[in-house]
Amino acid sequence: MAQISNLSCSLEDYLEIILQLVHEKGEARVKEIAARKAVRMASVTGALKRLAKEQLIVYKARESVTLTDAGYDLAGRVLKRHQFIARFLGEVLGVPADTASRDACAIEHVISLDSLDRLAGFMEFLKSPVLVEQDVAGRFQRSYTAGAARLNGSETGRSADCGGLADEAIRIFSRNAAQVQLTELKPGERGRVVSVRASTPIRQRLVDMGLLPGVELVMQRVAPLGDPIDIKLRGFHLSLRKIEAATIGVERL
Amino acid sequence: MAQISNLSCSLEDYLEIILQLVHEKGEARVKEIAARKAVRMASVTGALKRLAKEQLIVYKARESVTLTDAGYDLAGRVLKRHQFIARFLGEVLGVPADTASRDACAIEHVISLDSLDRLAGFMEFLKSPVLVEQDVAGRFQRSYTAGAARLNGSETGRSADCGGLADEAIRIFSRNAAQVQLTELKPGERGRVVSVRASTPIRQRLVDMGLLPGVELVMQRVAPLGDPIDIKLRGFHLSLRKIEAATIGVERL
DNA sequence: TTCTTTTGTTAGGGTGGGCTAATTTGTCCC
DNA sequence: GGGACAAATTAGCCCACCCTAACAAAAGAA
Ligand SMILES: [Mn+2]
Ligand SMILES: [Mn+2]
Ligand SMILES: [Mn+2]
Ligand SMILES: [Mn+2]
Repeated sequence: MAQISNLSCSLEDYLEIILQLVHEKGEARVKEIAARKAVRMASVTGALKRLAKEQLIVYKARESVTLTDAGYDLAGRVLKRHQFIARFLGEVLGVPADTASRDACAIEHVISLDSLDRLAGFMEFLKSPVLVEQDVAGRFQRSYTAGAARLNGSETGRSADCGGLADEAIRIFSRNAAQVQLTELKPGERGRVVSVRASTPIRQRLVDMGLLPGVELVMQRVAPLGDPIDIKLRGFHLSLRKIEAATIGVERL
Repeated sequence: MAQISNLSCSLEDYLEIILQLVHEKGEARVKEIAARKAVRMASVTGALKRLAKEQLIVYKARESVTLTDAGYDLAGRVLKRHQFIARFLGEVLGVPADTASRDACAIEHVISLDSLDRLAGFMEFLKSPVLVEQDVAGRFQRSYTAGAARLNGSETGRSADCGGLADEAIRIFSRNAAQVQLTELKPGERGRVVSVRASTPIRQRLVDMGLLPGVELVMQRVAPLGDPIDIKLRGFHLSLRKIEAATIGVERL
């Protein structure tokens, strides 16, 4: 149940998409909805039935979908939230439009009215006479990209008064994209061992078998239940139990 | 699948809770986890099994849960995101702590690293020499609450350079809490008709029966499948089809 | 009109994630 | 040791939401 309605996020998105389609093309067809939501048509049919039960759309099989008053209202609110959040991300923070929109479409369902209201107030505030002169958002974005450029140019200097926290943020916030568990490799994929986190005795055994950081390997075969796992390294084969393999961090190659 | 991991939002939250419990009490027990997540213990057991399968926790039945290295890592990242977003909402926007934390715990799973990074940069930027003097956040929050107070004092003036967008935001972003569909009333509940959105012929019939905006009514009885619905207004009974009732907006009394 | 293609629906299946009720296990006390 | 109680698990249910495969209907083309 999302903040804005009694509906799930998914259903709110369907509603939002229907509204957009009605605006853009005059009608909403199953195929189009499926395309925008990146799901199959069968999933759309199911969703439409649920929305119809809530009296938010008028749905008769094989006809194009229309919104009821209540549905139009709700869809509009979802869309407004979306657009507003995307604007904050884009105009104030300088997030690229596609990312801003994706994020907005997720956040729109879960952020409270209180936060949203204050965010709206904040954006207004940045336009107040004194601050508008300061061009807070613009200056931030310039310093942010400048900082990023400096980092990408592999300079060492990182100043605290600007953006460019990229590498710090990756370490703190993101999944460590580079490193995955050995178990995640699919047959045929190659990787380089980054870490072996097993407990000491097991670790020793693995290292003895040549499984140490830096070594390249190729995933060979995964047995039906993921156990055992067959890999090839330095030209010979090795069979590992899944629980062992999971302690091994690799970098995809 | 959340932004930060291959896990669902729910599992990320379990992980986050386990980390907090381990920090606070030295161990995480099923009962405590259930309490924090506001779910039943049976649900926790299920979640723990899924987390164990992903090698993120060590789980043996009836023993207290511990995090694996990978789990500790991921839990830490989720928590960092949570804390950071809550700080933005609280310190910059002035959202009350509990709301900020609730919102953060939802947004943490869906916001992109890019937006997060820029938000972090932005908060840093507000601390840069020139802007720190301006006290952007502080001034915003004061004007916001001042605006709200003025509105609550039922003054008419609304200035564009301050916050206090509350009523505007409610109209645009929130569900219209006051108005519900007639079908949502439970037997015994009273309501006042706010709108009748039915198509003209049906609308006419309803109005003829006395169902017009401003009229008070009491929900009497809802048949098994929600159809028909029995209401009482102006002292006599009326039976409506569900599809008709759904077009009627009422205000709960 | 009849055949083909496109569009949409139904049937059936899987996973995630919650629930209640019944049962098991561990602990503490007598 | 034998209850009593709390903590945890299992079994079994439900719903949301996605999928594929098979089928049905509508629209176009021949
Ligand atoms: Mn959305
Ligand atoms: Mn959206
Ligand atoms: Mn969360
Ligand atoms: Mn959280």
